[in-house]
Amino acid sequence: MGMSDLLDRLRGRGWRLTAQRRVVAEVLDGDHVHYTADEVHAKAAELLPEISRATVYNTLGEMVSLGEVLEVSTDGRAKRYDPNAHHAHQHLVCSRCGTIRDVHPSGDLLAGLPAEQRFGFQVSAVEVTYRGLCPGCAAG
Amino acid sequence: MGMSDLLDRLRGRGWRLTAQRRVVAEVLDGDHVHYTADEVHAKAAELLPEISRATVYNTLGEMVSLGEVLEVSTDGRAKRYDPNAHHAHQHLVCSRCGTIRDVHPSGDLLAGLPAEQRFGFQVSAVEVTYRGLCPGCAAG
DNA sequence: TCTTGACTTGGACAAAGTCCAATGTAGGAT
DNA sequence: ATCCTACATTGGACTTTGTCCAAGTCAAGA
Repeated sequence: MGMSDLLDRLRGRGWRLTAQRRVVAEVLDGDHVHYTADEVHAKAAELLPEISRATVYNTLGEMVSLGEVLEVSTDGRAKRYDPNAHHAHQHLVCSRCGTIRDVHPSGDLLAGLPAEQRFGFQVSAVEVTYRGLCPGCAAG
Repeated sequence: MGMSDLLDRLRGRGWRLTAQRRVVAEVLDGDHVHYTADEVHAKAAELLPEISRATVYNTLGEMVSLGEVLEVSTDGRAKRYDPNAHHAHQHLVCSRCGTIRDVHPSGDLLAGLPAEQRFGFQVSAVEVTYRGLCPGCAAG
């Protein structure tokens, strides 16, 4: 599931494979932490010092449009980019310690919103965050 | 459920009742759309032309601390303020323009998470964000 | 009505992101 | 292998969203 897949797909769409794009993909392919655009830029600049912020923003935006990377805005601050975009997953968050687990709810989540509650929107996606106490916090 | 309740509570906490705060509360008391801080400022300025942005930001922040208003950050853009903080509801967000509506999905949302997906958590709440294009953006 | 501490103001500042004209270059064409 | 050119990159100006602060203003209790 490395980013070389992503690079192949990009090339397959007629995208030019530039050093900048390669480096951004490499950064995203690293840890399973979700970086902000500026963090991606900083890390990319370690590999390719002259890369510009604009290019990082462009490239991230392109990957998001491609559906290869997920844009996550958790707190109203900078968006973060989640390279693990292939399997839809939701989050289970501990209200006390903040631990996050990925979960896979059952059923069609979109179906829960009746037509008369859609107000003319073309609804296409749904994000769910479950909250509660993790085993450790519930015990303590 | 008007904002006069809110104003009473604010006064009860020893908060000064100023024209600015009254006007911000009035704006929030409108329909079930959630405004950004700048939108609140624009609407407040129709009622009280000289109100400053700083005051609107301060007042919204105060209401959020009070728990009377919910701060919602759905995209990486401006936060939106949800005056309907007392009743459980979910959100329907336009992917293009960021407009938010309150919605009330059917069924038990918590039930969608099977026991084997709870990892020992005591799950007690769920937040759902539906995304799609609003009628205006879909047309344009 | 006076006083005072809390509130408001406008502007400077900062962070996150977009836009654009000029420049550079990947990759197909020759 | 080299040339072309359409597409990518760059840096800086600009926008949006939000914070901070010193100075002025005012709500409300004494």
